[in-house]
Amino acid sequence: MINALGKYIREKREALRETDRRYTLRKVAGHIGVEPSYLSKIERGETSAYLTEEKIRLLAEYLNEDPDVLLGLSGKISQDVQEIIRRRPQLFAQLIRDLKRMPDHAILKIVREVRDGNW
Amino acid sequence: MINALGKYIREKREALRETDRRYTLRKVAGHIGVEPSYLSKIERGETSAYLTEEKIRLLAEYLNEDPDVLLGLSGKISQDVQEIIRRRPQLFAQLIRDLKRMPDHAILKIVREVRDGNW
DNA sequence: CATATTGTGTAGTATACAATACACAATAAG
DNA sequence: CTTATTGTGTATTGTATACTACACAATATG
Repeated sequence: MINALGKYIREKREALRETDRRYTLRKVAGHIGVEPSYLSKIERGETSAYLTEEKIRLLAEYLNEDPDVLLGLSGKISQDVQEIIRRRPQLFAQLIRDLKRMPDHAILKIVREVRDGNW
Repeated sequence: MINALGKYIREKREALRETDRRYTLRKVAGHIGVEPSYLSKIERGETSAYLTEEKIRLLAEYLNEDPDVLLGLSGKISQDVQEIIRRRPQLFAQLIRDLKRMPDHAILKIVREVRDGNW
């Protein structure tokens, strides 16, 4: 499985560090509850280094990033979203496959209409 | 992770067997490429017995079932669907969460409109 | 300059996942 | 009634995932 998370969070962390010296690898590691050596492996994209969803969420919070994006970068999908799909697999699989080639704005339009209660 | 697959496929296999004697556990196991003892464990819902997506697909074909349904029952989501979500995690996570409480017919309506190109 | 901090290298661990191999008792078929 | 077939029990295996522990060299700080 791909691991694009590392490069992304290293860049974000270094960017944050420009204005706030506290964003060291060790501080971040401590905050999400892993050994610094392990976070180092992740940031450098070592293929055998992964984080659990829980830790990716803590990381997202600390780096002010969207958890779904960070999960996506490490090849994962939020457990709650997975659960929704698993309850009605045919329906959701169908919908998602149909939306594969739709541009973002078309999907956002659906989101808005669903929220407005047009269904 | 839950494993409701076992009960479901045992019932389906036994139903098929009523009219076709070839639907034995051993035959099905041979068809999908696992040891009979392993399929036995799965059908009886032993928590530590799982099948890969590839084998669940072969099983679905052989039992004339929807692969997405069988994947769902074993707590999985089709790889191709996962890939679609991972490419635009924010967008899809948002949409799926918003659709959580929508009735089937409302989601089907969206599917139909997407297919009709109303976007 | 001494020392504190930082990132990284190496080695090792626990658990989940995805199976195999083979023996065996119960049932079915010839 | 013998033989074949069926489902299951037990033991074991390999790989992926998700980490820890600790040493160490380079860099930064007082």
